Order: sequence, then structure tokens, then C-alpha cells
Amino acid sequence: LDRQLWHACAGGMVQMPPVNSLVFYFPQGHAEHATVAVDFSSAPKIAPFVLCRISSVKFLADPETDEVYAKILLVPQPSTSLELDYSEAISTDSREKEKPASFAKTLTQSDANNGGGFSVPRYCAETIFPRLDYSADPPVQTVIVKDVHGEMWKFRHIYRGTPRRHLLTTGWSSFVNQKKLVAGDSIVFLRAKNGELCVGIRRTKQGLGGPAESPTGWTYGSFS
Amino acid sequence: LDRQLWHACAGGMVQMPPVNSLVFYFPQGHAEHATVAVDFSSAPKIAPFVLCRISSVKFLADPETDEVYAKILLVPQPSTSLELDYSEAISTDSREKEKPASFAKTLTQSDANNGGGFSVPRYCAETIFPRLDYSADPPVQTVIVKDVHGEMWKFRHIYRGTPRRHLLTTGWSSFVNQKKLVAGDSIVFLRAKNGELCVGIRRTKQGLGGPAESPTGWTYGSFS
DNA sequence: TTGTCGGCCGATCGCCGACAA
DNA sequence: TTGTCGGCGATCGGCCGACAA
Repeated sequence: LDRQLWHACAGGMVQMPPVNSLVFYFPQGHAEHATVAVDFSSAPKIAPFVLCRISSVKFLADPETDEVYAKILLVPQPSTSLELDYSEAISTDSREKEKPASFAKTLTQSDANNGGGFSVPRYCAETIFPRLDYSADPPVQTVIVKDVHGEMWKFRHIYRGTPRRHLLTTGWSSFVNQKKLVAGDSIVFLRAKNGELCVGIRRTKQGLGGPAESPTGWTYGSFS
Repeated sequence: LDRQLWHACAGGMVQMPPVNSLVFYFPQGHAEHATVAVDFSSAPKIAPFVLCRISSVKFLADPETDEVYAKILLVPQPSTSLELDYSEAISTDSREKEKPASFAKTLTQSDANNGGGFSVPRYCAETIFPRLDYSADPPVQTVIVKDVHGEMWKFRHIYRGTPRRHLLTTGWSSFVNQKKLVAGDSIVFLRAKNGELCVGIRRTKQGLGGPAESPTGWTYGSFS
């Protein structure tokens, strides 16, 4: 999964530390975010936080819901490491600062309704979408976007109505149905460096259908 | 799953031995019906058949495809048992002889087509379905049938056209779609002893999407 | 600028009898 | 007796501008 698209989906609140950086792991905080209740009573002597070194970070997306999440491998460090300058523990990967143009919109009732299209905010259409030929009447084009799995979607992008506005029509309802989008979910458009148009999804909170726990490790749900 | 409905779905060729009866188990025959290739080469000294006693028989239906199958628990018997009268090995459960009224029809193209109804053979309508009031014009009723999972389905049963014939209209296409029926599949109607109407499915051969192997044991596909 | 609504047009669904196998 | 077909009316999907927030 493309790193920039991942961050656009996760939202600006999410910062990922770089590999090899030092972080504190808080077992209780982790437990509170778990999908199933965690019982520490059998291991009473657990530290409130553990200094760890990040050995790997994987940027992933759920195959079904398109929700993004990260798999972070933590290696506990000897407590002597505490003497090190742990300010690096809160450092952020410098690569995150190269933010490509992206735009997120929360779906309205009209966007999610069957039989409706998608109202494209002007800013999104002008800065993210391919340039539209306004001399045509009406100005129309087909935009092709790639989702987090690399699958391609085709939308009819038209500029019409009085007053004029940008809309996605043909292809949109199929996208809504197949992705099972509802009002309140957000859609993220992103123009990658190579000019390719990408799309991601951020589900409304109550989804709670986060990625399933893998039997071989823990997964972190993303915050939005 | 109701035993009578199970047998109606499985078809007349299928006879199930009663619990505690003796049967011969043929490993090679079993292997030939398995969905995955079986390699006996690592166990070269396998008997061509094994005398077994049936300890339990479960009549089941696949939750997805509605295909019926049976789970048979076999306990190998000491070879001395061979001295017993093994004619009982081919005996059939006497309960199978109490056959309630049932009818099977292979779906035609017109039956399976979208936008079409189901042509009910006269014999089926008159002997299986609830009695229709022919004095009405046209004679119509709603028939309610129960599938192998106990789920209820509603069909509009009408007697019309020239010449007159029985048809299932409203509700039928929904049934075809949800059960993913195609031309060539068979549908089984059965009137249980309590007068309840039941429906089962027999898929066309090439489905081969038999019930998944359970990790804790073997399952038998049903013959049709 | 953009969310919602009613209008409207075309596509599809699904019920019908005609006809023939 | 019943499988297939074309007709056709009802319904639905989906594109449109009007209007107002």
C-alpha cells in the first residue's frame, strides 16, 4: 500500500515513528483499544510502560473494508537504554512531511443515497482531479482512480447546473454499493507524485469492524 | 435438518444404513470422492475394505449452498466380527420407507431466467401444494415454504394462461437469486406429515462446490 | 459554494397470454 | 402438459436544474 495514500486515509492526527526509533509501549493503553477484553490479572507484575525499539512498520489496508492500519514490531530495550536521549522517541519520520495533494470529504446523505451522484467540492476538483476542459458544453471527463488495493474505478466527472458545480455521476453509485459506504463515511482523494489519482476510505466511528486480529501478532487500529 | 426433507433432496438413489449396523468402508472409494488428492503411498499396507459399525449418522445441509450431506461416524470392528451375519451390512433404515409426498423438478432455462416465474408441473401443484380455490378468477394463493435451514419463503401461486397451467410468480426470482440457482439445478418440494411445505435444492453436477472439509473429521458428499 | 429535492427519462423487472413442442 | 417467446405495464435507477442554506 502506498505510504502517502495510507497517511491521507489515516488522517493528519496519525504520525508514525520511523523504524529504529525508540518508543514507549503502554500495555494498558493497548488493552483498552483491543477488540476483546484483556485480562492482566494472571500477570500482575506488568510495567506501566516499556521502552522499545521499532524493528518494522507495515502500512496495510483491510481487504474488505479498505480501512487502513499499521503493523508495528516492537523490540523491548534494556532499561539502561533509558539513559539515551529519549527525545528521539517522539520523532516523526521525515518522509511524512512530503505530503502530496489530497482531499477528504465526509459523505452527505445525498452523496450516499442511491440514485444520487457525488458533489465534488470545488477545491478538490480543481487541485486534485485532472484539469477539466471548461470550453466544452458541458465540461465532462472520465476520471480513473486507484483504491488501496490497486483496483481501478471509473467515474464520470461533470461540471454543470445553475449555479455550476462539480459532480461525479456514472460509476459513483456502483462505488458506494460495492464499498458499502454510508452517510458519515469519508472519502479521500489523492494525487500521487506520478500524477495518478488514488482513493481511500475512512469509515464512520461506529463501524468498529476493525481488521481482524492476526494469529501471529497484534495489529493496531488506526485513529481518525 | 428434517430427515424426510434430507432424503427428498438426496434423491432415491441414496440409502442410509441405520446406526449400529455393520458396513464395509472402502478407503480407495472414499479417496476418489475427496475434493483433494489423497496419497496413500506413505501407508502402503492399507486394507481394501474395513468392516465397521456405524456409531452415528448426522443429516446436514451446507449453510451456503443448501446441499445435503451426511456425517457418518465409523468404528472399525475386529475381523472376527466377519463371522457375524454381515447381510445386515446392506440393510436400510426402516424409517426411510415412510416417504412423505415430495416432488423434484430440474429447472429449465425459463425457470432460472431473471424476469421469469416457475412453471409448476400439474402433478406437483395438485399433490404437494395446498389446495387451490379454482372458483376464483384467476385462482391465486400465497404458498409459504420452509428451506433446509428453517427459513421461510413466500411465493405467489397462480393458475392461469391458455391453456391453464400452474405458476410461481412473485417471490420466485428472489429465491433464484439468493439461492444462486441456475438452469439444470433441481428443486424439491415436500409436504411434511404436519402439512408444512418444505423446499430443498439439488445442484447440477459440475458445481463441485461441496461442503468444506471440516478440520475435525471427514464429510461425505451426497450423490444425486 | 453545495446539500436536498422533485421532475423526468430510460432501463430493467417481472407478469401475461400466444404458441408450439 | 409445459417450455419459450414477445409484449407491455410498473417500478427503479440515476441524471438533471431549481432552490435555499
